[in-house]
Amino acid sequence: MRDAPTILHLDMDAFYASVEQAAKPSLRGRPVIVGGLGPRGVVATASYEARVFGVHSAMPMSQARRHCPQAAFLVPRFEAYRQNSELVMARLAAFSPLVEPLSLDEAYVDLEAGPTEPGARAARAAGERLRAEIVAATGLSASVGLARTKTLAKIASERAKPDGLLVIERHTEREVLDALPVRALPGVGPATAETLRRAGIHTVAEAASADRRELVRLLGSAHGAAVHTMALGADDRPVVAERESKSVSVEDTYDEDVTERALIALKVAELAERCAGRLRRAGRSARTVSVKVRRHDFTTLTRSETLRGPTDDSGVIREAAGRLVAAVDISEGVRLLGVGVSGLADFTQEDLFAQALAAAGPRSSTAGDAAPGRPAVPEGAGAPGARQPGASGGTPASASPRRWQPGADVWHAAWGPGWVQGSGVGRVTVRFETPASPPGRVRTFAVDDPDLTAADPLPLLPGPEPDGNR
DNA sequence: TCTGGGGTCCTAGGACCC
DNA sequence: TCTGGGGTCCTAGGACCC
Repeated sequence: MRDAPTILHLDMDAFYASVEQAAKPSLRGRPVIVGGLGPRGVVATASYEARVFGVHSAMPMSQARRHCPQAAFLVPRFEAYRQNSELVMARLAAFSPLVEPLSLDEAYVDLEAGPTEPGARAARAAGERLRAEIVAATGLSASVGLARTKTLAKIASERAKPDGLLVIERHTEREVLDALPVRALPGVGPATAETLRRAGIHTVAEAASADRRELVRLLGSAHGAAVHTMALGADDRPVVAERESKSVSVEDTYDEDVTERALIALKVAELAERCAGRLRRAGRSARTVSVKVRRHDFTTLTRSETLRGPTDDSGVIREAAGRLVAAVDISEGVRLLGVGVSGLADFTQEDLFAQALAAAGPRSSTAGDAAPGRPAVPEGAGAPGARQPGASGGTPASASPRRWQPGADVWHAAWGPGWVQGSGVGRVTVRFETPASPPGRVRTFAVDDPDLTAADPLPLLPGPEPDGNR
């Protein structure tokens, strides 16, 4: 293990909510809550102003409204978050080729693989410079943790929040770890914490001095060993760049339980279509199809089926998903349906056929042996050339007419760029402001006003590259 | 108005194979 | 004529993370 605190963990502060406040000047300094706005929505991110009122991630939105009715409640704008995430990740790349993104707003960086001088002082300086560069590129604040291990770097960034930097040096590691509750270790959630509590283990110090075999007995071999290792501060997992995704899934929770068989079948087909579309756009194919069903009482079950060979064909995935859902008891209705694929590959069953065909000259190859039986693809579905990357195929965006969702970007022919503040009874109110403008004025329109259209997110700061669309 | 959506990793049992 | 014994694949479920 390394001696200097050169693993950096970056964590953007209240990322979604901060992007919204940067994009919408009237919301700066005010509580902002981003999440699902339907009857079954939950909070994705609450701004620090909203957290004061006890609002936090994963809280049901109904509860958040009771805690903080004065907040701005906004639907997530993932396109805007992605854009700003890319700006952040681009800054990280300048510090090291070894960057491991964990989500849109979080990443590990191994400074030892980059140009930073060895040692704690240089690591701290790099962290501060990174934070400054992120502000310059996006206007957003980030917190940075630096330590010798991933676990400690993550704990450090957590303690640095918001808008801070913390270095945990070798000689302070024990002191920091010992005082923490076990729950502070990444990977220790409510269930693990409860198991440990019943065994009398509450703090990281207690976990560290526990017998490793006892932890394995309590938590299973992998998790028990991992918890002990993290508690000892001895976690030696490397920073790994470019991890390929292993599954793709889509799911919908419905505002009201769906009970009709035929309607459920229709929704599953639509989810399968979306899932297959995402798979194709990623240039991948998959061998296992899964469905997820959450029933009215929140009991959740999954069913899966492994095909003979990988596919990216909507029809194949749709039919497998349909079969799987048809076999579960949904007589009392479902609140959620999902379709996913795993066992990802970079080729399809059709590719195997093509290979086998190409090899069918003098003797058959191993590729032919891999697919001896019935094709996973129905007849006529897998014509060669059926999988252009990026083929649109599905995703008709929204079948619904015009739904003005709070927070969404709009453009008005006379008033320019703005965002939806609310809508109802045939009207929509729009606030006209941009990231660079002062707080703007509100105007109300008919929901079907032809001058009002949906728009793309604006950059938070005037960027180097001109952005043609609005 | 209780409880999103997209992921990762692990476990356990049975089938199957050598 | 005595419960061997691993490995791998598949399925279902669960914990956890952001």
